[in-house]
Amino acid sequence: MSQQSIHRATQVLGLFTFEKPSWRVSDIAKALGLAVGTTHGIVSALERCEFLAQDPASKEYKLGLKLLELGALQSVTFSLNRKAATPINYLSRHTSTIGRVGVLNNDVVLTTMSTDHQEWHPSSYIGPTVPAFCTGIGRAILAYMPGEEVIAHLARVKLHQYTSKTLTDPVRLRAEFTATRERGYSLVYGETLVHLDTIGVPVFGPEGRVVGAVSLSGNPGQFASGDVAELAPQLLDAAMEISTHMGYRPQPHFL
Amino acid sequence: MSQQSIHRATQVLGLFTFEKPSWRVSDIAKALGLAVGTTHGIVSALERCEFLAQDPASKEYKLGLKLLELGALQSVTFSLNRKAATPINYLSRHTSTIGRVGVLNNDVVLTTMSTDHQEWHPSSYIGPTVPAFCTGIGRAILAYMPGEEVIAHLARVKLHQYTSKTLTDPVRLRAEFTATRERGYSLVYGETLVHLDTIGVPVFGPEGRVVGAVSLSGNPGQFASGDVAELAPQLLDAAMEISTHMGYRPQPHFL
DNA sequence: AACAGCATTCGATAATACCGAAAGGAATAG
DNA sequence: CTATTCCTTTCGGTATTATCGAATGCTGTT
Repeated sequence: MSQQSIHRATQVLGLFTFEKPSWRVSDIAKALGLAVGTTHGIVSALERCEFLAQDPASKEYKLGLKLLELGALQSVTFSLNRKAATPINYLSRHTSTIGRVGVLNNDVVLTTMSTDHQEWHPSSYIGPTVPAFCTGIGRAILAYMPGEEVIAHLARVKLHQYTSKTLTDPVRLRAEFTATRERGYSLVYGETLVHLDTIGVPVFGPEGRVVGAVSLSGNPGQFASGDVAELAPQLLDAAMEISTHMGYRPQPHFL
Repeated sequence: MSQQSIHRATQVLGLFTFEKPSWRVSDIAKALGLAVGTTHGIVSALERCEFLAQDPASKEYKLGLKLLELGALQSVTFSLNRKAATPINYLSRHTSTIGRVGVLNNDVVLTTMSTDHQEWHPSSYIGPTVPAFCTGIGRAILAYMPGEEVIAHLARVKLHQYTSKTLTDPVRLRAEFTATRERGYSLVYGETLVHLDTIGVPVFGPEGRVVGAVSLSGNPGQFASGDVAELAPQLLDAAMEISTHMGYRPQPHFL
């Protein structure tokens, strides 16, 4: 069709992960099934544009500074973040919890904003993407997605047992989605990390489609049932405000 | 030469700024002097790879989620950040100041890490890039760069008067670089933002070249002369530790 | 209802990226 | 110290691929 060069370039960039942040030309070529000469052309083009940077000593390539620049720009101009920043920051500070904003992208939750800058730090890095089925944001989104899409999603992803509390049975998960809809918010008690509890509320856009979710997280002590009764309404309010700004118009009830 | 497709793709991405985060195909074509058909090919390839996202209603393109992912990954695997994270976080908390890590890239300072998550928020966004000549990190780097490179840099950039205190005279700036070398750290009192004071210390790599800098910022009350006398040695210590981890080996004095 | 402006599609052409081989370097083994 | 190996980088011919310009289709406006 069109533009395979660009597609290959993005494939190269997609190889870089937290576990393997440095790649040699020949390994990239092997991973993508391309000739080394071809790969070298792509890689050096990406280097000239600062999408990759080469360590002069080891000849290995790492992600370049231009990506940092573009990533920060995308985050800051992302409409969901722009709408959610003020209310979620306020709630997070006011309630001493960690506030997050995220979307479901390629079957994983991509955290697009977080009030916890710790989480971006190298030491405890798990990546900006987390599974959907066992996180506050993911559950909130899945609970309000069309049923067939949810089933397809659950079939595609691996329901890994992260902690002893993690729900991995599709049937029980769907029951939990129903419960989430009845409550209006998701509840995840130590299913991702043992000492982390989260509540999540979906954000809607035009035509009532879920476009993302917001969440508050903290240690188990902060999420006793009484605390949740206080937190949830505030987060629901915030999410409604964000949804409205995202173009959501609640259906009139008389229809 | 090679790979103009990729180069054009990055040119497209480079058009997106905080001031203009949304582009139409025809405007991109105009800005880059390409045919609209050609531009559409590039843009839709970038969209397929999630480097761009199209608003279905307005048909305008914005930066895509993949860039957020890659940007976060680059930040977290960036070796300077990895080495600086622990000491700068500690210092920042311990002294109630804002800690930053940055490099000089294309004549501007790119902030690669910051303990102030406020600054990434839409409301007060000035971009991850800031001028070098009037910021703590920038001054620290410039002061330790080879003289001819500094002169070339100062000739290329516009020395804008951000506040009434901003030094814009190249001669006085070079005197300040000398003073910075004598002190070992840069001092910037309200030259970028009136109510922000900063001290910056360079980070060295192999062969003694400056590879970046770290800084501490706060409001003017926190940076009285006595306070600086306490802060500076700690930041100098931290920077030396980071430099060592970056491969810097101090020259033996007996040579 | 006609128009204007834009995104998108399409086909022919010419340029460009691809491949495979070879050269150049660096590190390790003999 | 030399030989070997592995990897990066360069090079040229070929075929694929991106490009351009025009045509089509869509949307919102006059």
